[in-house]
Amino acid sequence: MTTKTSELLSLVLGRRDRLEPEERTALSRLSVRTLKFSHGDTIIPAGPTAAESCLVVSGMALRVQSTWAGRDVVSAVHVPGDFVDLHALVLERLDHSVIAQGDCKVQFVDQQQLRKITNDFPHLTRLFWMLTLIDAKIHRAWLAAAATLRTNERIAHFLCELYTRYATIGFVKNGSFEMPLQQKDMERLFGFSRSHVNRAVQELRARGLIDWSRDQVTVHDLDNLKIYGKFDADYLEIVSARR
Amino acid sequence: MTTKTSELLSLVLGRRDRLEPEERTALSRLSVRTLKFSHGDTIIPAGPTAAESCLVVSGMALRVQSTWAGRDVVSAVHVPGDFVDLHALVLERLDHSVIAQGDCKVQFVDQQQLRKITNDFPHLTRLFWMLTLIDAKIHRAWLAAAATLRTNERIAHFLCELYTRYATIGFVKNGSFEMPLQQKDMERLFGFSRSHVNRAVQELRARGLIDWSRDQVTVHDLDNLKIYGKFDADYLEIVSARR
DNA sequence: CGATAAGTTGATTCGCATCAACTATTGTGG
DNA sequence: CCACAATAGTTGATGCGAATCAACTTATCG
Repeated sequence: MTTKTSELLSLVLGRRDRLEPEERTALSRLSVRTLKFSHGDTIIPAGPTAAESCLVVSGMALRVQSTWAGRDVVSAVHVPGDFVDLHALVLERLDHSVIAQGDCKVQFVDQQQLRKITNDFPHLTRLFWMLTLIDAKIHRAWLAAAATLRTNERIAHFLCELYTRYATIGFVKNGSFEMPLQQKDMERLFGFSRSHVNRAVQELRARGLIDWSRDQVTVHDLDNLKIYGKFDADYLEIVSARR
Repeated sequence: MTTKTSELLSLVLGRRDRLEPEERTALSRLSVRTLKFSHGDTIIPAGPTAAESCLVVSGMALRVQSTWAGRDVVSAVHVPGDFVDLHALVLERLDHSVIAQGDCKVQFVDQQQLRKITNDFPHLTRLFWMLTLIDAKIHRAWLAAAATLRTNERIAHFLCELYTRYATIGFVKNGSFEMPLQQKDMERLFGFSRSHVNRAVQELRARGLIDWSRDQVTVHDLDNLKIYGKFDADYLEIVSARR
C-alpha cells in the first residue's frame, strides 16, 4: 500500500521552520507505506539498519534497548508526528528496537528517497537533523532527571513532558490526554518497581496534581506538577526559527 | 589566532567514512581558532546558541546540565576529536554548558562556514549529522545503564566506555590511560555520593579489574570488566561505512 | 461470569545518601 | 625546602528510598 503523500511530514517540519513550496513538493513526493501495529509488535528490529525510516501517525512507539542484563529499557517514547528512526539513515546499526505501545499506525519512508533529499535539499536536511537533535535533548533531560530526581518527581517530570508533547499536537483536552502507558510500564522506562511507582502515583494524586486511571491521565494542576517534577519545557525546542 | 587548517576534523570524519579530496579541501579551508581552557572554565555557556561550534583537541570537556534542582549533572564527556556542540548549528538554545575538565584545548569553528558546508557538501553533512547521532547513542546507553545497573557495574560500564574511546584515539598504553575525572566527579556524572563511589571503586580494585589513582586508570582485566559492567561497545559505532 | 491482568497494600531487605571522622595526597607560601 | 592548608580519598554508623516478595482488590475482557 503505497500512497503518494506525506502531509504529516510537512506539518511536523513546518512547526519548527518555514518551508519553501519546493520543499513541500519534495516531501509530498516521498512514497510512504502506512502500516498498523498492535501492542508489543516490533516495528523496527535492532541490529543492521533497515531500508525505511518511520514516522508515527497515531498511537505510541517506544525505543527499547535490550541490555546485556536481559532487561529491556525504554530509552524514548514517540507520539504522533515523531520521526522515530531517522537516525538509521546515517548509522549502520540500530542500538534498539522500535516497539508499538498499544495500537499504532506508522508511515514508512524509503531511505533511498530520504537520502536523495539530503543530497538536494540542505535546508530540509538540517530540519531532519534537528528532529534527531531534539531526541538527543530529551535523552539528556532524562539523564539529568535520573541523576537528580526521586521516583515521585521523576514521574511528575515525565508526565509534564508527555503533557507538553501531546498539547503541541492537540491531544490534550481539558487537561486530560489518552495515556498509552500504564503504571506497570514505568518499570521499563525508569527501572522502578511496580509497587513503588504505584505509591509515587498515589502521592501525586494525594497532592491533587494528577489523576491516572488505566488509559487516561488528567493533570489538575499543571503549574505545581511542573514545580514538583522540576520540569522546564525548554528542552523540547517547541519554537519556530530559521535553521 | 586564526589558523587555516583542520587536520583533526578530516581525521575524525575519515575514521567513519572515506572522504573525497574536495571534501578534505573544504574541511581544511575552515578557519579555526584554538583556545586553551583550564579546569572549570566555561567553554560554551548554556542558552542562546553561539556563533561557533567547538572541537576538543586535547583534554576533556563535559556537557553540564544545570537542573532546576540546582544540582549540576554531566550528560556527556568529550575526548579529543569529539565535536562537542555541533548540534548548536541547528538548534536555537543549548540545553547545557560545556565545561573544561582539567586543562583543555579546543578548536572553534565558525557556524556560518559550517552551515555553508551543509549547503554544498551533502555527504559531509551526513557525517556531521552522524557525529551527533553517536552522541545520542551514548546518551541512550547511559539511560539504559542508569535504569539497570548498580553503582559498581555502572562505574565499570563507564570505564569501559572511556577505555574504548581513548583506545580508538591511541590514548591507552599498557591498559592505562590518563583520567581527567576523579572519584568525586562521579557524583555529577551519575548522582552517586562520594563515599559510595569510593566503595564501588574499591570493589572493582578488589576484584582485580582496575586500578584508579588520582589521574590514572589502569584496566587489568578488560574482558571481565566488560562483563561486570555489562558493556557492549556496539553503541560507539566505531566502524567505517558509506554514509 | 469467571479468568486474567492491573493496581494496591504491607512486610522485609538492601542499596545508597548522609553525616562525621579520619588519612593521604596535593598544593602553597614563608 | 618544610610546614601547613586544602583537597581527595577512605572508613564507619545511621537512616531513608526503593526493590522484592506476597497477598489482596479492582478493573477488563472473552
